[in-house]
Amino acid sequence: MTSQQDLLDTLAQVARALGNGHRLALLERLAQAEASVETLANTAGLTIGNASQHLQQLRRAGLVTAHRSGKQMIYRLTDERIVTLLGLLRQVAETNLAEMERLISRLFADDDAEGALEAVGRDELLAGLTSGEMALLDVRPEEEFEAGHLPEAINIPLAQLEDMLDKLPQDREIVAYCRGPYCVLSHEAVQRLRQLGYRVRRFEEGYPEWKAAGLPVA
Amino acid sequence: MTSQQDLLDTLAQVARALGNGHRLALLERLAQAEASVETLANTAGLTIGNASQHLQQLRRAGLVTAHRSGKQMIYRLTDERIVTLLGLLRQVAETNLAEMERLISRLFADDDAEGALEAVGRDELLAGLTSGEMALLDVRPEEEFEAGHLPEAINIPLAQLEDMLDKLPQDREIVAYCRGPYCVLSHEAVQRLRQLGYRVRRFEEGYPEWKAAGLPVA
DNA sequence: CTTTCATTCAATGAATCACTAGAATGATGG
DNA sequence: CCATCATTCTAGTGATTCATTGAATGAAAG
Repeated sequence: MTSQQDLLDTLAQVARALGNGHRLALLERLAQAEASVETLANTAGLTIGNASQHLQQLRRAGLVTAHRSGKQMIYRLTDERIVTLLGLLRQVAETNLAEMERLISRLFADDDAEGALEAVGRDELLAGLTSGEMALLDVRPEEEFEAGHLPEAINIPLAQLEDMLDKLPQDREIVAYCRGPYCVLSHEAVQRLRQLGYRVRRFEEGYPEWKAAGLPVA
Repeated sequence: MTSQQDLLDTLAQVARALGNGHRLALLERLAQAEASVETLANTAGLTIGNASQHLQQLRRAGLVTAHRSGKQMIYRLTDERIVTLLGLLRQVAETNLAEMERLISRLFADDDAEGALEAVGRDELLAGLTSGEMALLDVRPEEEFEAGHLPEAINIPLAQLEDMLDKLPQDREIVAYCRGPYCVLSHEAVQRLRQLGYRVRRFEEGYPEWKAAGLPVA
């Protein structure tokens, strides 16, 4: 009798590990590539000590593992399915919480001001790539790009966008992507490129979702 | 910049709603059928007041909705995908947390003592049903059976098992199922029926998983 | 062996959560 | 209108979570 509740309690511990915005940010970053505590702390905007504690909570919940490399501790996701889990959580939240729509529309407010461009869906992107009408732009930091990216994608980290315009093809529509649906990098890139006259849209997902769907990565 | 973190914080609120064993028990019960606060409190082993508060937390997270029916408040899941979400959480926990295996093996300890019968998987069950070699036994309370069950299943609530043995077919292997992988009802039923000489095994999932997989229900 | 660097551990206070018990609400039936 | 029933709200408690600080650990480099 009671062991059934013990199982649910243990399951609840895992869910509770997901119940903090900073830890979700750490997981989103880890979905791109394994990383050290310092790197993770920086991308999540946390102090090192604080990041370390959150990571340990994730480790206790079985969501990440750690191994030493010299002086650094390298963390990574234990399981590919965690990306799927987070995606499903996102879907459930988006369809059932009004608050989510409000926040999302705020994130997209800038885009709308520019002329209401719909993001590119996965199927449309696949079609555009095979027909040669679209070219992929990865605006994540080089480190994350190196660890894995969509096939044929060009990497221009957002900070160097204006310096590397010559790498962009002129004859195709550009589709920019980054870490995932809530990552602002590709939004920013699309805005800046459109002001420069480029024909460019955003991919509505990111690298982790692409990979978790079993699509080919480089 | 900050609105990205707001989104993750909101997502974390939903995850936190899942981060309590009692609330998971309530959700598991709601995955069977909608129910009143009192019913939910009873199956989850909570006081009415406490159950009410947990349900309201689930409602704030967008996981359940409530409507009045006479004096009663009837709660139900907002979204079919919540079952999938919980299933995925379970899978991730099972493969990455040693603690889970320990608890599961304890839940199965009685079965093993009986002669180590493997539970029936979904594919095997489908094959057994179409070939007519298996018959389905639903051991959940009548109320949950009425709200939906696997096709062709016979309902004998666990409490009345010995009184209704005549309803069981003798010529086929019996496959018992209940609420889900952690539900003890079908374990108990299998044990008792085997002592009576029946050829019977447990279905490794439950009604909600079957339905969420898009398989036909009655 | 000492220093340095990356990370973890331990202790604190503020905030939030879980449970209880009892009062308050809202629909129903006399 | 009054009484009843199901549920929710309120307040108070003890436990847990979170961020911060500074000390402690462990590997590497001089």
